Parts: sequence; structure tokens; C-alpha cells
Amino acid sequence: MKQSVRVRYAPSPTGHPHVGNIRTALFNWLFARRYGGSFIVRIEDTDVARKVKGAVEAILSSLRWLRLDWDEGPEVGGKYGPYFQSQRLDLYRKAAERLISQGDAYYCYCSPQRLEEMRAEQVRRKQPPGYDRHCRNLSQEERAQKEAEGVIPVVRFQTPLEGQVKFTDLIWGEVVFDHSTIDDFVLLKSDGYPTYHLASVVDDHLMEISHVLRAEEWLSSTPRHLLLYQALGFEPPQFAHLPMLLGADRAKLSKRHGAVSIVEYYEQGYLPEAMVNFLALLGWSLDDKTEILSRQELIKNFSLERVSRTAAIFNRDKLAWMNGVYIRSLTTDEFFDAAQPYLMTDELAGEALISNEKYVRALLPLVQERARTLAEVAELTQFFFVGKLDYAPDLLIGKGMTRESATQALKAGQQRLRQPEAFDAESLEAILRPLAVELGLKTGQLFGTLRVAVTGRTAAPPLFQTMSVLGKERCLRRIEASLDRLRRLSK
RNA sequence: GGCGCAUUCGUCUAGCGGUUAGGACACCUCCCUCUCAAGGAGGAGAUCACCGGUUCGAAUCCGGUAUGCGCUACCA
Repeated sequence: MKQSVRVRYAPSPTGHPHVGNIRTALFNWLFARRYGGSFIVRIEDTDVARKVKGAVEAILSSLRWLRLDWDEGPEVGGKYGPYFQSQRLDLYRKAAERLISQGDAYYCYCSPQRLEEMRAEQVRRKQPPGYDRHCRNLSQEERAQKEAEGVIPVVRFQTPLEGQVKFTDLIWGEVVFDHSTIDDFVLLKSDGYPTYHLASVVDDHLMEISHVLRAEEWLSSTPRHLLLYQALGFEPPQFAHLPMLLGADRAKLSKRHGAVSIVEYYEQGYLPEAMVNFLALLGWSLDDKTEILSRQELIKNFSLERVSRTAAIFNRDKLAWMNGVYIRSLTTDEFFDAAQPYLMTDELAGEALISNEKYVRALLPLVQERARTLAEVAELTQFFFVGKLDYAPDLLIGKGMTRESATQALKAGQQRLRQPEAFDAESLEAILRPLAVELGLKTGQLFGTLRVAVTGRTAAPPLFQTMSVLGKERCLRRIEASLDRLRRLSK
């Protein structure tokens, strides 16, 4: 590496950052951390029309959530600032002017309508679309004429007509483009804002970016950028184009694929570490078997050589599985801390959290290995919080049982549970297991009936632990209620 | 239409001239077991897009075809 590593994540604040975007940020961050370089965030707010309020904050908070800390950029500053392109307009304008005076760029007065018609005609005649260089050789008089008419021009790059541009992408290898396939693209828009092409080249140079890691969709634009570097006399950075992220239908990831905004993953209760791990594996791999990698391991092992060239489909199932792995790896305290904000959004769970945190802390471990997301914890634990259970009475009658045997089992259980002082899981098991034998029931039948009586569900955490957490009072009350239900069922 | 790139189980991927083509998710079976999870053991699933070459030998190298994706904006 010729110099120190400086990479940037340069999002455009046009909405919530989606997972593909964040994956790009992650790879940049990993690359910077791996080589002890700097990770820079630069906001590319050059499209006034598409700018969305709150987008910058959404981007930054997503980075914070995933703990992708930046060394320079919004909030933290840095000596290459400002880090908002809208505050650097002068720089781009000067660069554009320099290109014009050098003869590498020119003013174009074509109206949007003319351009549109031109394109329609090109498409109709099945010709490659592109600017027809109408204004490339305007005379002094013609220009003055347009200016007098009050037409505000754009600045276009004067692409060499012949030759080719060649470069080596760190991921794709050598790539070649003929100049003839590149039209005279716009550098400066009529509103005075630069296009991405100009702005990113100027800024990457000024900010001394060493490597540009960006999505593959930019690969075809790279020749234009190289042409600009050359015309401006800047040394270009190294390029590495990351494979795209696709939806299940193999189309470019977009809104209609659902849950593409990284914010939604936070809301659904994915752990940042799981998200980082999963995203890192989209287009990168360590070897033929390692799937679970900590942040430190990711940093230690990340390399561009192991980035793949094929687009990847975002596989939600696998993310959910991985999130479960990370949830299970949490300590009980960590799990409580992580789940708390999600429980607070649930009415009953939230109340319990406030009035009886100890109870919540006791019940949470029972669902920790059953939850795949934090958001589903409230649902999994709901029966711990409700006053009155609601379920179909016939659930109480297990396989091979009758209403009578269920009633008998419930009554006997009620009987026994009144006795003990100790209501811990072990004591409960010591009491209830023999009871099944006495009643001539399989443990599955007795426990199943009790489970429904006490939780209202057929699928729940282990019975004795659950009962122990619920407490004697609540258990007896619920069993009583279940007997009521069975009685009503008979009528 | 032009240019560029890609193509290994449904999905994420390993592989970089010699492998029974490996792993993971999802799916199925069995075990564990009070249910659900988790865990364990298995199974099914890929003629490596296709066609030709090079080679003793090709998923790996070369050419063509097909398909897909990206770019082709005063969007990034």
C-alpha cells in the first residue's frame, strides 16, 4: 500500500439507508480497521430534488447502531471538511471552470425538452442514447446569444473521441472501455450543484481517499471518473467494486422487497452484531466453513481478495437464524438489556417491567433460546402478563384423554400444588412426575394439560420452570379457571 | 440497441488443472424430551448455464451461445 488507507462511505440522503448501502459502509469500515486506516463519512447531498428530511440522521444512527464509527465526517469533523457536499459547491465550481479553460469541458445550453426528444429519437432508431454534443463547438456568438436569452447552461465534460481507458479493479481485475462509448456527461448542473461524477472525483482527491469501495453499479461510471482525474491532473485512487445485493426475485433491492431499510431491522429486533456478521458474509467469506465471526475476527480477516464478484440475494431466513445464534450467546443480563426496549412497546409487558422488574428478569431466560428476534419476545412471554388466559377449552384434553380424565388430572394437580411451600422447578417436578403415574397418564398428557391450563398454549417454555416463575397463586388461579372451562364445555 | 460484468444445491457460499464438488440457511427423518425451542445423528438437494476447444486430466484455462444484472439522467 503506497500510502495510508483512507476510505469513505458516501451516502446520498434520499431516504432510509437500505441494507445494500450499509453493506458498502461495512466493507469500507472493515477495510479501514483492518489496515489501520481512516473511515470517512461524506454526505453527498447534491440532488436537491430528491433530498429527504431526516435522512442524514437515519444514516448516522444506523451506523451508530451497528457501531461503525467514523474518523471524519458529520459530527466528528476532521481536517478535510466540510463533509457535506452542499457546503463544498465552490470547490466543484472551480474545478469545472478550470476544465473549461483547459478545453476539457464546455457550456451546454440544450433544453431538457431538446434532450428528451433527442433521446426518444435515438431509442426509436435503436441507436445508443447519449448526448449528441450539440453544444460542443458553439461559437462565441452563439454562446452570447444563448446567454442573452437567459438560458442557464450546464457544464459538460469534453470526452475524448478516440482511445480507451483501462484500469485494474481490485475485485474485477482489468477493465477496458472505449472512449467512444462515453458521452459528454454533465459535470455541473444548471442549479450550480455538481453531479456525482464531478463531486466524488474532486472530493476523493481533496480528502486523499486511497481506495474507493462502492457498489458494482458504479463500475461502468469509473472510466468517466478516470478521465476526470486525468484532466484535473489528480492521481486516482484504487477502485474496488462490490457485488450488488438483490431481492428474492433477483432484481436490484428496492422498497417492494420489504424490510430493506436497515432501520426496519432494528425495529424488528435484530442484534447489531448479528447484522454485521450477516452482512459481512454477503459477498465475502473467510473459508469454506466459518459462519459466525465476531467483529474482531471480521476485522482481522477481512480482505478484498476474498470478495466475490457475483451478486447476492439477501436471505432473510438465514439472518433470522444467525440472529437467534447471537441472542442465545447473550448473558441473561445482556438479554434483558437488549429486550427491554422492545418489551416497553408492548402494553402488558411494559407495565410489568415498570411494576415488577424482578418478575420480568426471572421469566426472560425461559424464552431466550426460543426467540429469533427481540421483537417477538413480547409475544412469546405474553401469557406471563395477562390477567385472564384465553384459549380453546378442548386444548386441555390431550391426546388419548377425555374431558373426565383431564378434569381429574387438573383437580389432582391442584390438590398437590396447594401443599408445597417450595415452588421451585425441582420441587414441582418431584411432585408432578409421580402424579402422572398415579393417574395412569403419560407425563406428556398430564404436563400438556397443565401447560395449557397455566399458559393457555400448547407450545411454551418448560412447564416446571414456567410454573415456578408464574408463582403458586397464579398457577392455582389459572388451574381453577381451566376447570371452569371444562365444566362449561360439558354443557 | 450499445458497452461492461457475471453464471457451483431453492438461497449464501468453498473451490483457483487431479476432490466421492465441501460448509451454512431452509426442507425431511431419527435421537434427546413434558410441548416448543436448542442440541446431536442422518437424508434429500448442484449432469458446476450451454456448446466447442486446450490438456493425460477442466467447475477451474480459451472461444462462442444463452440467460441475468449494471450503466447508458441537469439521480446517486
